Amino acid sequence: MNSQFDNLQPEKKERIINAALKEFAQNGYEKASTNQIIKEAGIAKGSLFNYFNNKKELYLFLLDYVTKVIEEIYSKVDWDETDFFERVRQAGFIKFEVYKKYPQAFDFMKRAAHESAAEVRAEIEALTQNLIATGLEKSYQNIDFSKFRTDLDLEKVTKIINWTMLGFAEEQRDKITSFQEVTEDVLVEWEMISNTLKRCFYKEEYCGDD
Amino acid sequence: MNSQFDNLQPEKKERIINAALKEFAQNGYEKASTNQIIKEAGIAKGSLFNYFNNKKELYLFLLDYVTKVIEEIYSKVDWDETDFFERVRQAGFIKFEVYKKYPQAFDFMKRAAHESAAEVRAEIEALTQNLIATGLEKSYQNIDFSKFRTDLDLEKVTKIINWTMLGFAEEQRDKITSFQEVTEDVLVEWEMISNTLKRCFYKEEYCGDD
Amino acid sequence: MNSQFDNLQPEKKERIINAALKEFAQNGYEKASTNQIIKEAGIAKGSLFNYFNNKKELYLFLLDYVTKVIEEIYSKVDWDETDFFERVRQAGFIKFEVYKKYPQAFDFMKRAAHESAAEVRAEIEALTQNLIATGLEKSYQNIDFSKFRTDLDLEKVTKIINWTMLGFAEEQRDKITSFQEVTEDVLVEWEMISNTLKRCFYKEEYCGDD
Amino acid sequence: MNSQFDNLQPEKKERIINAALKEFAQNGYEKASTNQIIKEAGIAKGSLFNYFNNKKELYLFLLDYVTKVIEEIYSKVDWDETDFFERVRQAGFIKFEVYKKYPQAFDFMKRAAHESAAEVRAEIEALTQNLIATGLEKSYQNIDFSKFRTDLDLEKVTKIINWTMLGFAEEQRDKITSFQEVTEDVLVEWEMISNTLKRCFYKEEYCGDD
DNA sequence: TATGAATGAGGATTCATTCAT
DNA sequence: AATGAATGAATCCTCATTCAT
Repeated sequence: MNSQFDNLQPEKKERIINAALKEFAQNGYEKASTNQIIKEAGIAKGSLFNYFNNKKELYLFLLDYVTKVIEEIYSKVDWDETDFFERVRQAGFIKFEVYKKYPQAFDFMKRAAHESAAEVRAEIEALTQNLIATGLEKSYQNIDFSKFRTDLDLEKVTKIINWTMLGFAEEQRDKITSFQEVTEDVLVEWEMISNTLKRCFYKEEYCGDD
Repeated sequence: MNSQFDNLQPEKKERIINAALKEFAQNGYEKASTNQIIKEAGIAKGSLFNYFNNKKELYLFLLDYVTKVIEEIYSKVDWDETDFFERVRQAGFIKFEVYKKYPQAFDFMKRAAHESAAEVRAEIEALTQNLIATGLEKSYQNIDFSKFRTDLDLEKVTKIINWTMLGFAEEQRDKITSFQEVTEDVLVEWEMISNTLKRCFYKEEYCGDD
Repeated sequence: MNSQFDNLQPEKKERIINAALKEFAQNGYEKASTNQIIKEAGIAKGSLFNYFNNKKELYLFLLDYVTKVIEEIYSKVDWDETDFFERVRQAGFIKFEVYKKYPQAFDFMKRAAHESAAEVRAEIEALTQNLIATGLEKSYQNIDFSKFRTDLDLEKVTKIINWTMLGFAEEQRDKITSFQEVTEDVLVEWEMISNTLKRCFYKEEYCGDD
Repeated sequence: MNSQFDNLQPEKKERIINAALKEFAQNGYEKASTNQIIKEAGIAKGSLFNYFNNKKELYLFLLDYVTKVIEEIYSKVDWDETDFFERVRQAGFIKFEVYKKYPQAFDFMKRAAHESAAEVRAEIEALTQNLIATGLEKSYQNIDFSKFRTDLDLEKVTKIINWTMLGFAEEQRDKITSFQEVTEDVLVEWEMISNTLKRCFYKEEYCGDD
């Protein structure tokens, strides 16, 4: 389908992908300018429409691209780690590493999550729905749930933990403006919240910090 | 300033407000089409610009409008209730009631929170900053914090509860497609989550369900 | 035709005329705003269109109005003065007097002379054509042409004098920004030019300055 | 900057320039319609804005264009001719030739001189100021002023001659409706006026006709 | 295959004019 | 007679998409 684009020199492909990710991340689907993308990528106006029939196809291609980036994260997780909070901490580390490699991809994804352009909303939702579903399923795979208190509904507990993680991520993201700032601090802050959660949801014998 | 608009027949005013809220909620500031608003509201092209000098003024008017809707919620809360979870439950009820009256207002506000159009961002930020600041302050006002466990950092605990509430609200919203479905179920579901939180964060003597 | 307007209270009529003259003088026919006129005149939007069916009719009414102002100038000239340059000087004085009474009218006329809006150009041209024709005819009426050199074509001579007067007027007008500045200077300057013309076109015996 | 426009086929460029000159000449800056220009030039709505970013840029381009037309006149004058009236006659010839080539340019320039649109007035004034300054300076360069009568103020004399030329040009222009009519007649008429001026302003020994 | 000029529907906004009150 | 809200054609300008080279 995108064979013409796939056959391009890798360097050129990357230039186009990055230019497009950046433009969509900054301006959202509708306001993003194909003109700006071709200018930043240094290609001809017509070329973009040779590779992708229209703006929407380009957008969906990028959506697929960032999905693969996210899958790269999953692939690096140590699924043998059975302690829930340990796994979460580890995933956080990996995520930051991948973030450093594909910063544009994350900004694009963040923007996509809030995208409301009718033309692409359906596809985004289907994809994220899927990502989250398989993502969550995977996330809890091989976890030792016996550490959790038995007097609480495990489903509710994991929901609360998920919302806390998402809320924390959101809070940090709003604070972040450059990578230099994202370091120790975030991890220390998370450690404190993580410990609070552990003390609430783990059986007493597993609550020892660290 | 909007005297001309204010003097309109209430039914017409409402038509315009709803059409505009819907269009902005769906498409964001820049991509929202005044043409579409006009068409949906059934008024003449020039009329909209008689009422509001330009798109921005219309948007800011709506921002003010939804702010008042939110203030309506606060005004209905019983601030004498000192139990945290009781207060939250109550606020949830009120919010749903108001939601039923102004469904579009909530979608508009949600979109506005993520709006990136430079032309209106400053105003949105000033307003939400203010709303959130006074909102959170008020929310915890007169709450009996002595019921909470003393071995946990209260700041982290309230954060977790907030994120849980937001996450729950988001989850419910995504589930909702028509109002008929939003009833008992949501409240029962919240009751269960609320109890889980209570058992974790309250001292044992206050954990008795209900 | 304009009976409705004619029957207005004189004070209100004047307010409307002055507001309209000012607006058309400043902005030209097409760019002039009926909104600005009604605002400045302090009348209702509909009223203006009760008095004058449309913008064009209002404009033509004003054109007629200023014509009468110009005719007032002619009526004050002493047609018994037979010396050409003396008569011109005198007319200049009168013109300034009338200018002080109806400043807006002159600005309007000046703008009208350069008006190129297709809708009114024809009428303006017909009128000014007529004004100039009868004006020039009148101007030279009862003049003692025997004072002019006989070796020159009188028709060419009067043309040169006319162009000089028009050029001078234009030059002065471009210099003028307020009335305070228009005084002695202009008249002194004209006197010098007038003398130059006299020395060239009059027989030697009539060249004595003054 | 206008490279895209410059690279157009000459025939198309000319069509656009002429359509724009005509529209601006007839209606002035503000009221001139880009739609009309497009229609008259037979191009697509977007194309005009590919060539020129906006109305103002188009206008300034035309201003530059007509400036070059005027400079073409200066470049053709024989500056070695020292007789004032001979030089003027020659310039008149050249001007008519250029007029035949670029009739719209002159109408545009005339309108521009009276343009009141704030958006372009500054540029027009800077340009005309410069054109007139260097123009007048050049015009009298190398002229043999010793032929003029010494009892007259030379400054006033040149002013009168200038006004006469301008007035004559204006008179001829008003008479002209098609080029076929502009021929011998105009030149013969000017010869007569020119001789009248010469007889008045030159010392007697230089008054010999021709 | 790559190019970039050409296209025209659609964007927000203005304003003379109408007409019900 | 006086009002001013309602109207919609026309304004300049944008931008995804097409297509001849």
